[in-house]
Amino acid sequence: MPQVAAPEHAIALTASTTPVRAQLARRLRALITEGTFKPGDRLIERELCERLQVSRPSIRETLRQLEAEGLIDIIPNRGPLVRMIDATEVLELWEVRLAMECLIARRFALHGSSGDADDLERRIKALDIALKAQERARIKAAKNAFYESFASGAHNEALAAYFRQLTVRLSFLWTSSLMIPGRPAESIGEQLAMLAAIRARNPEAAHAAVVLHNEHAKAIAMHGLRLFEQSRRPAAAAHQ
Amino acid sequence: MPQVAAPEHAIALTASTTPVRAQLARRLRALITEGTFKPGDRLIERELCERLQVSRPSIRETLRQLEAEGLIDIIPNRGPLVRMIDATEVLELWEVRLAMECLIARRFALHGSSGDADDLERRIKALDIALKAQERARIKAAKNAFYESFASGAHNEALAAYFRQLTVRLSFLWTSSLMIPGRPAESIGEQLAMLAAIRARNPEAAHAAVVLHNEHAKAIAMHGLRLFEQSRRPAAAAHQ
DNA sequence: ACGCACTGATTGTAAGACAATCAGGATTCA
DNA sequence: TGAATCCTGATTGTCTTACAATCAGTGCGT
Repeated sequence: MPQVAAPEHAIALTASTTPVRAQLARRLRALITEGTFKPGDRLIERELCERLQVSRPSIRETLRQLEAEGLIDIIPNRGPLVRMIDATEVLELWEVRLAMECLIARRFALHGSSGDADDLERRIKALDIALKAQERARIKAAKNAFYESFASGAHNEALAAYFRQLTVRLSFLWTSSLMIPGRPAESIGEQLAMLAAIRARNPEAAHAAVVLHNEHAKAIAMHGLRLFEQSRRPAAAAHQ
Repeated sequence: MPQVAAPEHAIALTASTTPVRAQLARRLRALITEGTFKPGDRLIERELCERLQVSRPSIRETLRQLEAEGLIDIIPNRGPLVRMIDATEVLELWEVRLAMECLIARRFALHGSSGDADDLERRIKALDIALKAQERARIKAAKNAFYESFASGAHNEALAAYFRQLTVRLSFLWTSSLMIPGRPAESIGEQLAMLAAIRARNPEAAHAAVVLHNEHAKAIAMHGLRLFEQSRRPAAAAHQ
């Protein structure tokens, strides 16, 4: 699934001209993950045409793609809407994502180069700085960069693609929940512990570090989910 | 990803009329997994229009979907072709799929009902019969039914969807390699062992059973891959 | 107050059109 | 003869237009 969050490094080597629909997919994905389009919002084709200045066929092709990626639902004769995910499904997706993270950590410890580990360390430190700066946009960017490094260190492109997709599908959790004061330092510490396990080429320890870190991250994510649902309920009621 | 191999049981409860493109997606998926369209084959839009009697927009929308599912590649200005997967990528996908199988087995042991286990047992026995009958079509159907039961017993729809998708992406491995004589009985035995672990509500044992079974299945799959590549190389050479 | 037809909005699907691009063959020049 | 170049056909990328089918909500009548 190379079209999911196409790595920004891999610039036009093969594709001389980027198809419109590829850019479209990126933009729509961004609009959803940034929270401009929230879960439950309808995406009306004509409105998207006007807003994004492309024709309906292009929009429709892109929508099929986003549907297959799990970002939107398309109800027959009703149209597309940003996928609404309840607590149950969040837990489901989270569990799958955790399994991927564990596999990545193992593979990183086994097959990652020391250069990969250096990259990861740089990204962790950058994330630390961003967290301390308390800027939403920078935190998000740093987090994505970290995930990208993490996933690529496993040297399994298919795994990285699925991991990216799951991260995108769950990204709405972080748009509402802002950072919790004491938490960041602790979180960075956990990630450094994982890095140490990777450097020691100890897959079991890396796996364990991921699981441990996940316990905490999950609690925060669920808190974010509650925040999100609270903020959504009255709005939905008022909407009707 | 509800559109991936939509379960045949879940019949039109919500959707009164099935969109053309949904049927199209099923048919194209079938044509690829059945081996009618082989990896590397170009899928020319106009030919598909004539062959399947639908318009170009419908075809194109469906192709975007299949691309997102990882079944085809779309090269800009060149068009879609059935995804070609080399040995490296097969191993990558296989590893991801194995991780999912393990997670399914664990969850099945923890959260599966005894009815789920009964279903699974029925499917294993049906597969056994099909294998002994040596009919390709029946084996394939029985295998898919088994996977469906297996995945649904985990009670995690997202996990099941990803598992299905990976199974489809790797399905070409089984089209060339026919069943190996002595193997089936052994394979069924391994699956019954996993079932026993599930019934005993022992996730670790179920996990281990999956890993064990995988060692054998993987060897066969790699054999199938070699067969496939051999059968493909001269054809590709003759084609040029 | 309840049911029912109607209307407006939106999607589903098709057909036609044309520019852009690629692959491979024909042509030309050395 | 060989190689580079040009050209042409095939195919995709994108847009426009069109119309039928369907859904949701409105307003009417009872």
